[in-house]
Amino acid sequence: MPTIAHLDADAFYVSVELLRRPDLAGRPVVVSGSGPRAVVTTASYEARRFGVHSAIPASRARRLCPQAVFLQPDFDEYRRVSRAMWAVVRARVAAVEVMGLDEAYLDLDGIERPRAAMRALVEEIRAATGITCSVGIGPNKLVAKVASDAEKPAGFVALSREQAAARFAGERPSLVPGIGPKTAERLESMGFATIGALADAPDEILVGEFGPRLGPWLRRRARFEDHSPVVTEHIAVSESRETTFPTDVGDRGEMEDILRRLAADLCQDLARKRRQGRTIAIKVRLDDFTTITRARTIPAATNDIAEVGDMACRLLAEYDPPRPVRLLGVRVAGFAEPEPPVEEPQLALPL
DNA sequence: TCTGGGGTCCTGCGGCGT
DNA sequence: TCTGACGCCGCAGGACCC
Repeated sequence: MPTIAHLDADAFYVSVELLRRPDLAGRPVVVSGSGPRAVVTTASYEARRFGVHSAIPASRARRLCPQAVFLQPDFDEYRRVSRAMWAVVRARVAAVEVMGLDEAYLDLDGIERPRAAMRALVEEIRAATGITCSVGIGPNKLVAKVASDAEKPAGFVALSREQAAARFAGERPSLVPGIGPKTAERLESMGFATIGALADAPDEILVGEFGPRLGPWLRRRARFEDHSPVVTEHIAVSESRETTFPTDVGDRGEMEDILRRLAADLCQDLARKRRQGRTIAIKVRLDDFTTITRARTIPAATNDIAEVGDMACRLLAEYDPPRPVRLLGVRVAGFAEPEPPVEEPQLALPL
């Protein structure tokens, strides 16, 4: 049986800010953009008591908690602290799957006394970076993840699969990662309002509603069954840039300027990474929040600024937005293999 | 009272070649 | 020569995650 840990920094962006501003400790602190359409990226636990959570509009956060200190995000600094954190972890654990800046799965296979090792690691991270973490330990990633969330901040929860199923049986299905608000609502309307109810749901019912793959998968999640491995290396399958405007844009020429700027930024980054893609896509969000995507695949992979920009503008012209636009985005996917081996034997084509 | 940015994966569908 | 089954690819949209 594997032993997996999930390590999750508590209110990470706020914690990094508090390292620079210790005078703010204990006060409600909110990290969010400053524009009229900004959302909250992280709120301190003091701010959360006022109902301020990630992803709510910053304007609402100000009404809910006017006394909070609002800070602009500084992603360069968050990346720096994040790198320091994972360096400490990687010095102790070989198999680390980093998910974003502030959390990771650790495969503790071969590590003696994994709980003691994780307690020591958390302390080492705190000493080296000043960041406090919550830890979940279990036989798979799913148990570890839910366990690490259960007693935040500074939580430390180790559970077997059976213990997790029992402990969370009465909770709503959306507690389980992968079950979002839409799926939870559908489940609830079917009579499965708790994880326990979903775990006991008849297969036919779930297959009928969610299909032959998603249905059984949902029930396995509710039973905390998970065999996904800790993956130490991720290769991105697409890269994108998008921007939401402070006020909606109706002028086509302005939209094209924006698309070309996004394409230039994206392509410069792709060129640095020596990546080229064949699929070019745009994303358009109208003022009523309807969102469409349009994509085209070209014969040869590219990261050429003009080529990607031209295609983005052509896709926009073909769509011809019927209303003012609040967001535009450009995406490149279908990446060519970075360095194709020269002497790879030809694979026989299957008949 | 409106809803960021950067991603991944899945589903369903139509076109196409075998 | 026609037809159906099948698999693959590209595309659009949706759900979800950090």
